[in-house]
Parts: sequence; structure tokens; C-alpha cells
Amino acid sequence: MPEARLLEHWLADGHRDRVPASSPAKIKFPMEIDKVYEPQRFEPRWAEQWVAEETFKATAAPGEPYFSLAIPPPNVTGSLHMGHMFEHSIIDAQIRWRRMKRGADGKPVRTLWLPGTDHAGIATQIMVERQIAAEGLTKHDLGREKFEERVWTWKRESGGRIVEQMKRAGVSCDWAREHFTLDEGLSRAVREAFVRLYEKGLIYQGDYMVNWCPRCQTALSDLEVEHEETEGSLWHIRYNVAGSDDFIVVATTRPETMLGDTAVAINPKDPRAERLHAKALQLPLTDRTIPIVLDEMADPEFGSGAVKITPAHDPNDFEAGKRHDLSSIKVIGEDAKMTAAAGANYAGLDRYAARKKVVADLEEQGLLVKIEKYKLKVSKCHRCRTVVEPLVSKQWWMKMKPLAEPAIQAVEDGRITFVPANWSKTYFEWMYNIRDWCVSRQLWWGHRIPAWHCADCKAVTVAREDPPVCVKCGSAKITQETDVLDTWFSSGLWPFSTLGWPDQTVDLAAFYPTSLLVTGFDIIFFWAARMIMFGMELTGEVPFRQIHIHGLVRDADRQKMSKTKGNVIDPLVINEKYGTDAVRFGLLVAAAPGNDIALSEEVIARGRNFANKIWNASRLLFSKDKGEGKRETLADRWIGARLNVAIRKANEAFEGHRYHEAADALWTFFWDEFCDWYLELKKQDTDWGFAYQVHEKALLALHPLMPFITEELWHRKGHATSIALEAYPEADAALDDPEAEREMKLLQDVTTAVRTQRADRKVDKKLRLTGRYTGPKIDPALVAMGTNVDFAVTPTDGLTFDIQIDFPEAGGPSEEQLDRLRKDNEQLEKVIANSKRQLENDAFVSKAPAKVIEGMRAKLAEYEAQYAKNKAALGE
RNA sequence: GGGCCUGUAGCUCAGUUGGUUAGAGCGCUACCUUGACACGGUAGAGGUCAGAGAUUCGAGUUCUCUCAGGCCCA
Repeated sequence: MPEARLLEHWLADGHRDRVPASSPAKIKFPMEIDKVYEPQRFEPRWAEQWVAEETFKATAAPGEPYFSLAIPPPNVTGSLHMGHMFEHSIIDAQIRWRRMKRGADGKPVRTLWLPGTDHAGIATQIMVERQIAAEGLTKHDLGREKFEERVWTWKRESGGRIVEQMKRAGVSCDWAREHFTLDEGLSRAVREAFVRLYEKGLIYQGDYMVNWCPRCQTALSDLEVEHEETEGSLWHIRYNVAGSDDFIVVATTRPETMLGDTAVAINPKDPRAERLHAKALQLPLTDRTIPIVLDEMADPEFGSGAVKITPAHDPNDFEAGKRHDLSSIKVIGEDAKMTAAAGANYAGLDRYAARKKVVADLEEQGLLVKIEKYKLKVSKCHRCRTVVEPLVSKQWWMKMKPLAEPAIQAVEDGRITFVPANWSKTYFEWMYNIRDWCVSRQLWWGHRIPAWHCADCKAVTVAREDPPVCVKCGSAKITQETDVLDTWFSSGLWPFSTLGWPDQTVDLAAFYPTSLLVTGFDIIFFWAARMIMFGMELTGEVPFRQIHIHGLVRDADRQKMSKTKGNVIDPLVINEKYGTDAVRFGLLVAAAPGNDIALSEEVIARGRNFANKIWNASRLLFSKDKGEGKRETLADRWIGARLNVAIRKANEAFEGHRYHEAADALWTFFWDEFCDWYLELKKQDTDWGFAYQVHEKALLALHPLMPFITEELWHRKGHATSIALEAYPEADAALDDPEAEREMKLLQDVTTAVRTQRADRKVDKKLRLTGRYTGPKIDPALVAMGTNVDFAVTPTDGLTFDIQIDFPEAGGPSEEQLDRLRKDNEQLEKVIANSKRQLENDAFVSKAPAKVIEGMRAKLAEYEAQYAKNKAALGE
């Protein structure tokens, strides 16, 4: 072992001050490395080095095998939270495994993890608005240009933060390919996409009902609105038939909108229909009369059976208005205050103040029939939780049905698969019922829509390059559309815009379609589905072949983590405290596919404990000489076989995105097998060469889960290049050894049985004892090592063994032991009866596979032997 | 109203196509500071797999219903 190199590392770890200047050569290296795993000493060093040396740089080579993945871009002004940490742990494990895994030709597969960030339109704008509000300014005081500059400044200042945090977390991205959705290249992709879709008639502008957020002052898509159940009221209002004593009662949850009513509908089947149809109603609190129309939308069973129609302020009424050719009166404005059209008594009032006044005025006039308690769903802006106002407004829309069809096809025919597969149902459910997407936002931060309005002919020019004049009339009096695009529009292009689209770049040819998308179920519609639609339409290909949907990180009580609840676990704090590897391992070992994970410090401590175990096992190993590396002893043969089992499981698990299984298999191997049995048995040997080989493979196998500690130990073993670029281990059939596994199982059983007896009798384990063993062939030296009992062995052909130990205090078995034997036999009686019943059943014997029957016969023999032995020990 | 998911040890969860005494971590009990590791070791306790029915030689696993919880869409 090149000790000089190890020493260098050790010194680099901050130990230099411990070295007497005169005699550094006398430092006895490995045994003097830290007794306790201290990741803080080496994690930052590797994180820096991986970036500096561009360890994860991918080289594009069109036509060659590749594995590529575009990161779900985090908000550029955000900071790393546990959700990112979890998602990145999953992605990094997969990517690192893929990078190590060799292709069929034995060569590395070109592996690319594309990093980047998102401009997060509304969220970022709100943040900067708050910032300038602290200076007593609004964005209108600054003007659009100045405001945009402020946002860019904010982006420059805080935009690097999350990226730095990711680098520190050791994610294996190719940082040379980092992108931002507002970069020049990606902006060009957005323009190209918009223009193409517009030219194809898939993007249009029009006056429709939108979800308007009065706080954010912008339209929102359906997805950006949350529906929350609230206790409200149902107000029953009397509308008199003009010039008659007759009247109709309507029920509404929003009485203030009555000022904008332009009709009342009753069901055609309503008994009052004939009497009232086409009669005019005097609209209370106004001087207007409105017609009674017949429409199915009025449910005779609900409320009073009549509904008021306010086309300007309700999506259903908007449609009804079109059906009955009704006029539309906008009584609530973009600021959520009543407009002049609401009448002088109400104009200028906030919508809730207006509600109070309308109700009071109606009551005063005796037109309020009753108020019922009523549960209703209130729509809120998912960014700022303000109640949205349905308003008719001119917006840009995307036709989704034609885009959805090929996107549905791609999942139906398996070109894209979901993991877990069930999520495809959710995807289909939404895609089959998809509605047009409102893509314009009245924000100042984002991609400005490439459309120019002509002041002369009113025509719209949509173009890739800024046009000098109106395409229709040639007028120079054109101004660009002020709206920007929904952030998800640019996110939707992410997997190919980051590779250079719309240009046919080498990257695009080499890495597209990407191999995998890893994301949360909460953005299947927002993001995943839209990427598929954009990808199919614009590139003619699926944007990724697999979608792995992971769960949410929750707190220990399964509550969502949120700053307001104060239950967040900050990954930066926790990474520092326990080590990034520990956090990653804790997250991954707890994460079954698709399931949420209940995170607590205990979960992470588990990862830290494991890392400490690896660290200390390595210390022990490093203190031993390598020797010749022969594989002769039972322990060596056994651990080789077990290593194979673990490696097979790990490879299968990574392939199937079952990270918890990979973590569990490697945990069990390393801790329960390598440390607890193998190293203990090995302590008597002088030739540790095979142990070094096994340890090295274990480090390689663990690397995708715990990149730092494996890299550190890899170098401490004397390797000069990164472990991340080595080949992932494959099972070696030459190491399979069922015979050794059988012999070892016997040794473990005997050892445990002896220890149990010693523990039951509380005999000091330092006390060397003697005993007699009758059973299958066994090496008494190995038994003595684990038990401190020297056995005289009498080999038999039987299945079970019998041990008698000469305890210093005579007497039969202890009470604990007898209890255990009785209990064991109770169990055995049941199991034996059950096995016998099965084996005597002709149907079982004729139908079950031979292997199962054979297995059951063997087991039964074992149970019966065990039962008899217990009986004998109990003196029965 | 439509759809999806969950219910397994005190707690958090595994358990791939049905097959041999149902596993892990944490917690708990007893013992142990043994020259890798107390972030540890050894031994142990703890489960009628929410309930009922069906299919099957065989069900934690498949189907139906019931109960309890969660999520999404309208």
C-alpha cells in the first residue's frame, strides 16, 4: 500500500498540527486516522474537487449509448430544501450508478445530468416586490424596465446560492452545461416554440373567463388555483316580476355579484316555467330589468330552483350568457373593487364590503328571504392564497386537445413509462379531460410574448425576430405585447431547450430523448405532461423514456414541512451536522417507490451510524497487511458468496428505481455480514488480501448511495482517480459458493445457540469453557472464536446439532432456556401439523411445484428433529 | 360526483409475478467499555398482516364488500 499517499490525505485532513515537525515519518498512519467518522473533514474537499476537475463532464457522441437526465430546475432565487435534497439524492444515486455501469461492450455509457434553474415568474416577482415595498415603492413607481433590472440584480445576488448548495451536496451534474430559463438560448427556444404554435393555430388570443388574482394582478391557469372548502352562506334573494306581485327567489353564495346579473334561469321542467318564461324581473338595488330564461343549468332540487346569471363573474354563467345571448356587466374590477357599473352606491367598495352592503340593503328593502349556512369551495391563488376573482379578460391560450393526443399515445404504447406504473392513470385522467391553457401572465418577470399590436390596423404580428413594422399594414406604430408567458411554458421545453433546441446541436443528437425524468407527483400536470406535449409537437419525440415519481418529504408526524408550521428540517444544517452521505442514505433507505417519507433526525442518524460503521471497519482493515490474497478459509469463501448476493440485489434495485432495496441490501451485507461475522472471523488470519478485495467492491457498490465516504476511503486505499468513474461491480459467478453458505449458516446457528445459553446463565464470556457438540461437521476452532467454548465434536449425518456446555455451576437448563424451548415447541407443533396437512393433501402434492413440495418435506424433517431435541432438553 | 393511494411489531416503514416459522430501523429488556466502531457489541421480548367474504392445494400478496385515513380532479 502506498503509505506516503495515505499520509498525504491524512495530513490534508487538518492533522498537520499534530505532527511533530521533526519526525513526520514516524506517524503510524492508518490506525491513527480519526476514530470517529467526521465527514466535515472531507466532504467539502471532494465537493470542490469534483467541480474543479469536472469529474462529471459528459462528452457528446451522437450514436453512442448514453444516459441523460435534465434536472427539475429549482427556483433560481430559492434555497435548497429537503424536497430538493431527497429528489437530488434519488437522481444522483441513479446517475452515479449509470455512470459506473458498463455497457454490453464493457465500455462506460456516456452519462449526463443536466443542471439548471428556473426563473419562477410569480414567486420571484413577489419576492422583489416585497423588497422594494420595504423602500416604500411599488413596481409602478419604478417602471417596467427598472423593475426588471431590480429582479436581475436580485437573481445575480441570490441566484447562485442554490447552485452552490447543490455543489456542496455533491450532486454529479455536468456544471459546464448549466442553464437558466431566461438565458439567451432558452429564450430563443421559447420564442421559436411560441411562433410555431401560433402559426399552426395552436396558440390564440381571446376574451374568456380566467382566474384572476387581485393580489398578483395576473391571470392564472386552472392548475395554479387551489380549491379550499370553507363555511359560507347561501343568501336567498327575492326578485320581483316587473309590474306584478309575482316573484322568484334566487340563491347565491356571492350576493355582491347580483349587481351584474343579466338574467335568471329556471329549469324548463320547472312547473313555474310556463308562467314565468320570458317575464322581466326587476333587479333589486338597480334600475334594470332582466329576463327569465329556461336553462338546464338550474337544478330544481337545489336552493330555490332558480339561479341568477352573472356572465361577467362566473365561468358557468359566462357559458350560459353565450347560450342565451345575454349581455355581460363587469361589476368587479381587476383590483377586486366594485366598478362604476355596480352603481354609485357600491362603486369603489372592496368586493367583501360590497357584499355586506348589498345584503344590508336587500334586508332593508325586505328582499332578503333567508340566509342558510353553506359549505362551498373557494378558489385561491396557490402562490399568495388570495381568493381569485373569475373575470373575463383578453388572454393568450394554448389549444390542448390536439397536443394531448400524441402525448397520450406515447404513454399508452409504452414509449414513456411511469414508475410506479400506477401514476399513468392519473396522467391519463387529466389528459383525457384537458382544457385549454391560459399561457399569458400580467407580470414583468418572464418571457415577453413575441407579439406586436398595430395601433393603426389593430393586427397582431407574431415573429421570431422583433419586427420593424406591422406585417399587415406596414405601419411602424407597433408595440410589443406586455404580457409574459407562464413560467411552465419555458419549463415545458426544458429537456430539449437545454440541449440546444431549436438548433440541431451535437448535444441534442447525443443526449435526446433524455432517458429519465425524476419528479414529484405534485407537478405531473404542471410540468411532466406539458413537457411530453411540447416534446411530441416540437421535436417529434418523447422528451424522456421513463418518469420516476417520488413521494414527498414530511415531518415525523407525516405533516407537510412548511416554514409557517416551523417543522422544516434544513438540509444545510442537517448535512453539516450528520454529513451529506448520512442524509442521503437515511433518505434513500427510507424511500420505497412513490411513498412519502416521514423524516426525523433518527432516520438521518441511521445513515450516520452506518457511515461510522464503514469508517471503522475500514480502519480495522487498513491496520492489516494485505498478504497474498488467497481465498481459502470458510470466511473468505462465504463473504465472497454474500458479496455476490448483495451486488446482484443492488444492480437490480438501481435498475428498477428501488433505492431502498439497494440501500438495504448493501447495509445488510456490510454491517450484518462483513462486519459482524466476516471481520470477526478474519481477526485470526494473517492474509487479509481477500478482505481488501471485498471491501473495495463494497465501496464501489456503495458509491452511488454514499459518494463522499466511498471516495475518501477509495483514495485512502491508494487510488489516485475518482471512484465515481470506476466500473460498478458485477456478481462474479466464480465466487458463488452454496457449500460455504451452508457451512457458515451452521456455524452461525451453533455460535448463537451457545451465546444464548451463556447469556441465559449470565456466565462471564471471558470464561473459557468446554463442551460437547454432536451434529454436522464443524470446525471447533471457529466455534471457539465466537463463543469461547472448546467443543469436542462428534460428527453426524443429521440435520440438527446438539450442544452440551460444562458450566461452572452445575444444574440443568436455566428457566429462561426452558421457557424458550416450551414456546418454540408450541410454535413447532403448529407448523408441523400444518406442513403434514399440506403434504398429505393430494391436491397440493399433485398441483404444487416440485420445488415447493421438496422444500416443505425438508423443512418438516427439520422441524421434527428440532421438536424432538427440544423435548429431550425439556426432559419430556 | 369521478379517480388514485394507504391500513403489517410501541413508532416509521419494507415485503417484485400467490409457496417453506412475516423482515428492517428506531424504541424496549438484560449483559458487555473486549486493541475497528458505545454513532458500538452480544442475547432477547414484541405481529390472529384493519374487518368480513370469495378464488386456490396454498392468500400479508388476487377479487368483492365494510370500516378508518390521505391525496388529486370536477
